[in-house]
Amino acid sequence: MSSQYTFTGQFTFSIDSKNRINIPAPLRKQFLTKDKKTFVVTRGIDQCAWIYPINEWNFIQNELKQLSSLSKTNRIFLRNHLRHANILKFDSQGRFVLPQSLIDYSAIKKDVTIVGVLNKIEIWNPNLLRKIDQSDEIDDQSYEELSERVNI
Amino acid sequence: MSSQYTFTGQFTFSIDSKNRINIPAPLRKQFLTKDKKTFVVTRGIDQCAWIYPINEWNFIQNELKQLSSLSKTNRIFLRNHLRHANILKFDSQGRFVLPQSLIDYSAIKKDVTIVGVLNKIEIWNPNLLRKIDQSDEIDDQSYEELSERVNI
DNA sequence: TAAGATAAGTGGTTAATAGTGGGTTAATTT
DNA sequence: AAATTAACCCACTATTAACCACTTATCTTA
Repeated sequence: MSSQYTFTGQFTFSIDSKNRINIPAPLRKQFLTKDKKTFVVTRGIDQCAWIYPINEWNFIQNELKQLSSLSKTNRIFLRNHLRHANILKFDSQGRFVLPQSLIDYSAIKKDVTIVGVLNKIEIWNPNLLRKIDQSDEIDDQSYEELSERVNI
Repeated sequence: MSSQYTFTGQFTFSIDSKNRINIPAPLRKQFLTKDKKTFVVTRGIDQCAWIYPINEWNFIQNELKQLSSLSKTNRIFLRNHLRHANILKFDSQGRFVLPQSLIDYSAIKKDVTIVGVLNKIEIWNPNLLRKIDQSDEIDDQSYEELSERVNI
């Protein structure tokens, strides 16, 4: 079953002195109805933070629960994926506190760029995102492979 | 049936002069409602201590009962997993006393890093966890195997 | 199109909670 | 009976979360 979420768009906001980040209203609307303001922030695979609505995260969790801790690979994988995951809620203004560890990991200073990517939201240092934009080109071969799986 | 617990996140606390460790509030909340503060501390497979809520532990015990003692591996495994298991409770502040044997096994000195891993909580010496972080890389082959079992 | 109304983004203050330390009494142990 | 350990209670401080307030932007309607 595919996700019910359709986060799209890009927004540049600021992080305040108490490490609060405001979620752009267009994205926020999808939380209020479906998930009662609860979500998970964790490390992205790239140098950014990822936000999952709680029921998206539950799906991931259920997959992880299948892994036995008797396997060393599983233990490492589980630990490293779960230790950076924080279950949070929005305040009454629609903001949340980004944990210090994720601020460090994402190298966030004053401004943040918030990007909707369907079932998750990414939080970036604007400068890093710009840099990646320029360097991370998709080569023709990869596009060919993609074309066999995605029809757009 | 999979676990009802969803421990996540990482916290660094201190162990006090009476060997008491505080359980981080976000993790503690899951105990209060479901298990009345009773849990089991035992040796982790890695060099850390594992905490299971009591009904998780009961579930694991039932799994262990399936293992025949005719197998030498089973005997060793069972013995080592059960002999270090302590049934404990939180005090009124949400702390517990970590048994000396587990302090020794985990090489815990002043600080502890507490990691939520879904159905269990790990107690680490922060330095050891850091070291493992760097050395225990998951190789590509293992990732390939994982990808066939977990879809995230 | 202008003015009012509503919503969105940002900032700060206060009240509650969490983390830590220690002391006192009860229970075990030697 | 003394000593050690464990349970229980109280207290301090820092952090966090809830609350309130203001400004800017957007939308609505005359």
